[in-house]
Amino acid sequence: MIENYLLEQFVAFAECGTLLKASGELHISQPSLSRSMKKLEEELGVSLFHRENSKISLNETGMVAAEYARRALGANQEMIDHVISFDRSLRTVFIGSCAPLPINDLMPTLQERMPGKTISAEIASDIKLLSGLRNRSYQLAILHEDPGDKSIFCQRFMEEQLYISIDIGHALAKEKSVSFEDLKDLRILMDGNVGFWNDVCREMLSPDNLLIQSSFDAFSELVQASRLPLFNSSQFLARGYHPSGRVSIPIADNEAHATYYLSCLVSEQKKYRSVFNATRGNLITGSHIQNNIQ
Amino acid sequence: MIENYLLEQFVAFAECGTLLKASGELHISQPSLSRSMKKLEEELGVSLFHRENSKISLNETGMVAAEYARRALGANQEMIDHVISFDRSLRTVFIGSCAPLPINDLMPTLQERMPGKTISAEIASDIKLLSGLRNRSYQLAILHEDPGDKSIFCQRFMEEQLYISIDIGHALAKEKSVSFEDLKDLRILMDGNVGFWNDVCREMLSPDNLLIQSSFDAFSELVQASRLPLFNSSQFLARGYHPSGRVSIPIADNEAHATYYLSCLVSEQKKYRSVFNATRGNLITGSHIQNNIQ
DNA sequence: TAACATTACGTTAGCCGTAACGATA
DNA sequence: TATCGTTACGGCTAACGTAATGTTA
Repeated sequence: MIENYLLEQFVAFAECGTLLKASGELHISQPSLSRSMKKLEEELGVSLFHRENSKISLNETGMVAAEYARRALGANQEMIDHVISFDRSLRTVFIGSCAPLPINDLMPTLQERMPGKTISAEIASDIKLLSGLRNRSYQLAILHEDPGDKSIFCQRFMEEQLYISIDIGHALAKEKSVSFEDLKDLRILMDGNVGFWNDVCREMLSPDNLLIQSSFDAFSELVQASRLPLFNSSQFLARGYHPSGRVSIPIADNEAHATYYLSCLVSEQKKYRSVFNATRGNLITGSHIQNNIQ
Repeated sequence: MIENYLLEQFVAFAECGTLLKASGELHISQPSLSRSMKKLEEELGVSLFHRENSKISLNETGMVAAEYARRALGANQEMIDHVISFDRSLRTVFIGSCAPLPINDLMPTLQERMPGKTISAEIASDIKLLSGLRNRSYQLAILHEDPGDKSIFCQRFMEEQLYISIDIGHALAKEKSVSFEDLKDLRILMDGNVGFWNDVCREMLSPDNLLIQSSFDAFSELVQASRLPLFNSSQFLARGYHPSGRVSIPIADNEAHATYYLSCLVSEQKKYRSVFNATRGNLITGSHIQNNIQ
C-alpha cells in the first residue's frame, strides 16, 4: 500500500518537470519532495527517475507509474465525491416542478412534514421531471399532467388559471374573458422563469408578442414603469397581486388553465404520505377572483 | 485526498464487522482503529457508522463508502503491480520455445549478448508462442516452422533429428534407419517435457506405445534400470549421450526432423540483432552421428 | 464476566523545513 | 552566479499502544 500523499507529489512532479517547480505547486520544500520521491522508489522497489547531477526526470517506468498514479488518485477523489454526494442525497428531498408557483405553495408543507431534511427545488422541463423521478434525482415532482405511468404516483393538488392584466383604458379591458387569439396584436410582459407557462405562451402566440424578462426584478420594474399588459394568474390574484392601473381578465383557452399534480415513484409513496395527505385537503382552485382595480 | 491507511482500516472493519476483530486483522490496537474511523468520518465530513453503546456498524453511507474505498485501494494495488511488472519486463528478455533443447543451446549466447538482462525461458505450444510474440509477453521465440507472418522475423538456427535408442539385441537394432510404422509394437520411454516432440510422437504413434515420464529424473532412472527403447535426438547424440546397451537409429519420417527458427517481432529485430548474428554462424545440423555403443 | 467501543495520556515514528553542500550552465 | 537536486540536522505533528472507563448480553 502506497500512501496518496506520495502519489500526489509524484504526479505533481510528473506535470511540472522539476522538483523545484513541483514543490512550489505543492507548497512544500524541495528537500521534502526529493525525499518523498526517493521513498516512493524505495517502496515500489523500482527506479522511477533518470538522475544526473542536479537534473532529474522520469524514466520509462516513471512515466508508466505516473499514469497509474493519476488513476489511483482519481479513484480516491471519486470516492470522496460520491460518498459526500450520496450522504447529501440522504438528507435532501429533491423536488422538480414545471412551474414556480406550486413550489412556493408546497415548500412550507415540505419543511413541516419532512423534518431534518433539506428541501432542494428547481424548475425543469416535463421530460427532465419524468426522467428525474425515474432515476431518483428527484424524489418529488410537480407536473401539469398525469403521465399515466404505473410506476409514478400522481395526486392533483392545485389549479392555476392564466390571466392577462391589461390597461384600464384598453379596448379589451371591458371583456369578461379573452382568448389568445384576442392578444395577437399586443406586446405583453412576461417573467421568463415561470416554467411551462413560457412554453405555452410561446406556442399560442408569436415571439413578437412576448417581452420575456430573464429576471423577476426587471419584470416588476417594467410593470411599474409602463402600462404594458402582462401575464398574471389566479394564484397571484388570490394572493392580492393586482398590478396598478390594469384590469385582470382570464384567458379562456384550455391551454391557459393548469392542473398541478404532485408525484413520486409508487415505490417511495409511503415515505411521502404525510406530504400527500397534507396537500390533499388544501386544494386551491383560485377561481372566482375579483378584480381589485387600484 | 484521503490516505490509504484509513481506507485499508475502513475496509477491514467493513469486512470484519467489529473494531476488535478488524484491529486484530490489521495488527493494530482497537483504540487506534476507533480513532482512525472517527478521522475518516471527519475528513469526509460525513457520518459512516451507526453507533450505540459498545456497538458500531456501517450506516447506508458507510456501505457505499466501503465499496468506493475498495475500488480506490484496488487502483492503488493495480498501480503497484503494473509498475513492478513493467520495470521487471524492461530488465528481462522473455523467450518461449517449442522444445527445450534449442533453449539450452541459445542460453549462453543470450547471457553474453544481452548484458544486464535476466533471461526467462519457458516451453510453450506453438499457438501460445505466436500470440506471446504478438502481445509482447515473449520478446523471442523458438519455433519449428516459419509462421509466414510479415510482422514476425524468423531465422533458421538449428536442426534436430529424432532417433530411437534400442536394445542391441532387438531385431531393429541392425537397421540403418527406421520409420514410426516400424515402432508400432514397441513401448518406448519418453521424457514428457520435450515440447512439440511429445505432440509429434503422440500423433505418429498410439498412446500405448509411449511411456511418458513427467520428470527427467524418472526418465533417466528408467533408462538405466531397463532395456526399454527410448527417444533420442541428433543433438543429444552429438553431445555424447549414448544410453547403455542400446543402438541409436534415426527415424526416417519427415515428422522426425525439426528445423528451429529463432524469431522476434520485426519491429524489435534490431534490439536482438547481436543475438541473431551470433546464432547465424553457429548452425548445427547434427547429422552424421556415429553410433558409440557402450 | 466477557466482548466491545471510547477516552485519556505518554511515546515515538516519520514528515517537514532550514541550512549547507554539490553540480551544471 | 543562478538554478536545481541531495544530504544533514533538529523540530513537531500525528499515529500508535497501554491503561482506564463505560455499556451490553
